[in-house]
Amino acid sequence: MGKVVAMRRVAESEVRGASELGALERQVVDFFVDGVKVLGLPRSMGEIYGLLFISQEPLALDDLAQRLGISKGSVSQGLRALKVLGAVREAVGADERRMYFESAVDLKRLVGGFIREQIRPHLDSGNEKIGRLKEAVRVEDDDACRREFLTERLGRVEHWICSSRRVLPVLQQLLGE
Amino acid sequence: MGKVVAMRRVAESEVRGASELGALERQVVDFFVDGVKVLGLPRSMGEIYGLLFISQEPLALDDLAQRLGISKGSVSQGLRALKVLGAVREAVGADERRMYFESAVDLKRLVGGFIREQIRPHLDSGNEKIGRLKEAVRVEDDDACRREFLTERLGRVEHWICSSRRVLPVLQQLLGE
DNA sequence: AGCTTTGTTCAAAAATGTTTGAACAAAGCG
DNA sequence: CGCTTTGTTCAAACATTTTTGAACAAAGCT
Repeated sequence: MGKVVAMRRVAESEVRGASELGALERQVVDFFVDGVKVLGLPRSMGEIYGLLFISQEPLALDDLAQRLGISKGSVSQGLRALKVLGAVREAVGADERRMYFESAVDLKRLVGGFIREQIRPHLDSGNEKIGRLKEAVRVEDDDACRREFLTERLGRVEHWICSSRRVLPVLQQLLGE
Repeated sequence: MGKVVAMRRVAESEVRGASELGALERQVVDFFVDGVKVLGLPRSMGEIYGLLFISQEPLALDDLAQRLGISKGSVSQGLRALKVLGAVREAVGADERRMYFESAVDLKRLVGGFIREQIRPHLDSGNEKIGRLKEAVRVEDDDACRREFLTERLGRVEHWICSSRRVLPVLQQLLGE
């Protein structure tokens, strides 16, 4: 009975080339799709990472596009972004002349990449903006009371950013176990 | 000279009612717009929170819509979401029969609300999904090697989620100073 | 050299998420 | 009661982001 299902799968594979994902694989991929959505990253990145995550062998760009049923363009862009994040790295695979990829599965490293690429830049640019605003408030010829209030508020935000920055390394450390 | 500018502002106010934002206020509001975008929340929530953040007095729904130049509908929805997050709370204001709002400015509280409303639910539902997937893998009549591999991977994700959950309270604590 | 395979780019199409505004309910007032 | 003010809802309009696919460059093969 399970045999029939298995045979049907093989038949599909023969017809369609490298074939689509099985039900279980699709569920795992969807899990990662949801995961990256929470992080504000596009769906395709979740699909790509997810499929690499449950592959025992590294996969090439065309494998990913074909098995996920998405375009080569999406895979190319998604892989690039995942490499920048340190979530995916190149690997050696069966065919000598293609590039193969595998997922990074160490949480500490994944978090580190996300902090470095997505969080820190925002904190930095935010800090600069607040600095400029504080200066603008200092110069402003408004009434002193208002100026005092704004200075307090901006100082508070500055402090938020400062705290956040200090927390990031600790966060990474704690998530690494 | 500054006087002329001030007079012009007053004139605008008289014509348009509660008037638009000044340059400085607009910049602060935009700062928060960027901030909430990073958190995956809609622009209008950043605008509303930002304006309340730099208001010395609580504001009512119509004040917010008018000064930000957005619709009452957006403000209504944005305020609700911000209340759920604990980023905004009701306050007493000039007019007895309107509802007034003020921003919560304590980082620990803000982070707590975000964790409770946005992060924890995702971790919980993720954990459930992984649980179901582990069971599906256990039952699967695939080859043992594949099953072993998948079990290892899913266990790893389960561990990620577990670590994340443990870290959240610490994170909130550290950000509260 | 031509032909094939691999991967990238980017403008346009599709998908997704947000905002609007008109219709509505509720409550205060004269 | 009828009139006004305040706030909510939600389908449609709008804006933004993501994906597609065709054109392209580079490199391997015969």
